[in-house]
Amino acid sequence: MSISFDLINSLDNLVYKAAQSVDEFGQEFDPQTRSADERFGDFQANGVLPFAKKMGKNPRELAQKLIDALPASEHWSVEIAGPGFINFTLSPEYLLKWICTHGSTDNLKASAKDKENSKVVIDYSSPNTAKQMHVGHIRSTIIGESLARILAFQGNEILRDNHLGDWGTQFGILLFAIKEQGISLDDLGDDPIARLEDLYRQGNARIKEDENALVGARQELVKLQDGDEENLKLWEKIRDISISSFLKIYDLLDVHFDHSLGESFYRDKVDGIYEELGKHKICQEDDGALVVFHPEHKRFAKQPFIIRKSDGASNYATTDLATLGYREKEWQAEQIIYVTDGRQRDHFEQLFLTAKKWFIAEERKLPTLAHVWFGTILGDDNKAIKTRDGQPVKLIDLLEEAIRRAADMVKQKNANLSDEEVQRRAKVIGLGAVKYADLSQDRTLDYVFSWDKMLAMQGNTAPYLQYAVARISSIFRKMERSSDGPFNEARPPQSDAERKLSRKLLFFPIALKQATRELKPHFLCTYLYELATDFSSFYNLEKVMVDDPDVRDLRLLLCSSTQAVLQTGLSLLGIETLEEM
RNA sequence: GCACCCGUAGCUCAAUUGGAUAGAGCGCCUGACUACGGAUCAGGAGGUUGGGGGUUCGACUCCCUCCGGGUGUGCCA
Repeated sequence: MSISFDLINSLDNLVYKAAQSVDEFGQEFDPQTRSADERFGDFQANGVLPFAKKMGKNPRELAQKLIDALPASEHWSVEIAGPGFINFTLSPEYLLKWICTHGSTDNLKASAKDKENSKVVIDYSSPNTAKQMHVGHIRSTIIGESLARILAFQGNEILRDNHLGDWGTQFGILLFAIKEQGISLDDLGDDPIARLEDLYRQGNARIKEDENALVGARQELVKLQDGDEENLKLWEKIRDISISSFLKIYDLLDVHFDHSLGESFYRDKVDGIYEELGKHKICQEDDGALVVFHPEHKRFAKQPFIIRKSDGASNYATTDLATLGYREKEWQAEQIIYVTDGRQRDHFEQLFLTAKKWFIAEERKLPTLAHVWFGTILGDDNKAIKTRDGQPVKLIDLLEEAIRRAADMVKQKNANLSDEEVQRRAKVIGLGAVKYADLSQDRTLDYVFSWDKMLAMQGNTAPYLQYAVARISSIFRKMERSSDGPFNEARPPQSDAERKLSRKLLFFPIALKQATRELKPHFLCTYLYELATDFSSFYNLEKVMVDDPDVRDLRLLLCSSTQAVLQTGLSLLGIETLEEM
């Protein structure tokens, strides 16, 4: 028989099917199959308990009838426990078979492919031009990239789109400051983006104290939006400078976009939005602005979604609608995922409600929309992060510090490495640590920024996982064997450590599925950490390089498969691994 | 005011969406290389899951209430 990749799914089907052959069960019965605590078995079906309650039957008797109806299997044993749990314990032979069938890099990839894949746009990172990326941008960038990889891994077609904030009011202020100070954009020194940000800050301070400056800034913005040649040229230059500073960071993070269509790209598409929403009476004039109310919603009946300001200008609600329309029309997106700060939840809820009405009216098929939001990074004062001088910590500084600290560590462990090799390893380790620190906790939670937390290399961290991978590589190197096998002599797992590790390997599909369903990479992190922990225990307890060929092959197989799962899982988080570290 | 998010060990976080005795890391204490990498492993101490009530076979999880923190709430994104 074939060995299912996702055992929860196949056991669940099996139990359901068995239940249908027993009189007491109906179609609405849900087996609720889960992975089980080691003490009770490998998987458990909990569904009999609530079902028995509903039917007024004795749960243990029902459970007994259900397992009597299950087809006999040599692959697992079944028993009833507690008030009516049904526990499955897999045979060692079956564990071995699963690992042989699915537990290599290529097989994991092939097994994870889902037939029902779709075309997904992921909208993430999205920094504003004319400003530097700061630590606040790390979450969208890293979470978005990980989700892109997780979904692509399962066969979805992914379009990564960086929705740059390149057409806001900030340009009026910046252009005004540039002109007032007579700055040349060709001569901004060795850190042009920092200089631009300074100019913006100065301009911002000016308009607050000087009415004439405010008027000037507005005029520059209007000129830009009217297509003034000089301002457009300056704007383009600012955009180029900004993007090249972003690219430096994206290269470090190994994040690459298919598109970077910012707000400016949609500036000539907003009129169509007014027209169509107006035609279908979805929007209305209110206090001079064009707004959308949602009477069916308890809050948005009164709280407007403003799509055109009273001065006639569009805003991000307008461009977001135009963007959504474009992605469906031009790209045939079936799903769109927005990765932004949780403070924008109202905005996206209103956007989705509005889009739904718009698409229905236009008889278009609305893509599945998801707002993947995350918590704020806080400073010591529990407010959104700022440094001492009031500016956020620059993202590039964080990344470079991570690499520097990792380099110290690498040098300390390996005295005779070339600088290039130290640097190569330090990038993988340091950047892995930073990414993992963010991805490993539930994205909806705020967290207080801490250098030590972001750069930790012990315990539940990327370096711990990378270390397990490196130790496995070391074993194969020393034995002069390939991690691809073959491991033909392998006997089924016997010892506690062998069994525990084997069983954990089988849970990879569960973690993957959960991370996908909730669009939360931390489920994958938790799993990988547990796998690495089980491996480390196994490694300390059981010697791999033994003479007995069937024992040796099994342990090598476990090493190989653990490495495959760790590398695969880490790659889905955007984290690389090393042969030696 | 209204809406939403959060409160779990000294600190930072998990908990398979209602499942069995709430688990990790850091820190602290005690141990482990004549061994495949000590960025490791084994063990210990540490909990009224903010308080109180309710729902049921079962609650960190759902409902009510109170306390505390945060965010959003008409022309920024």
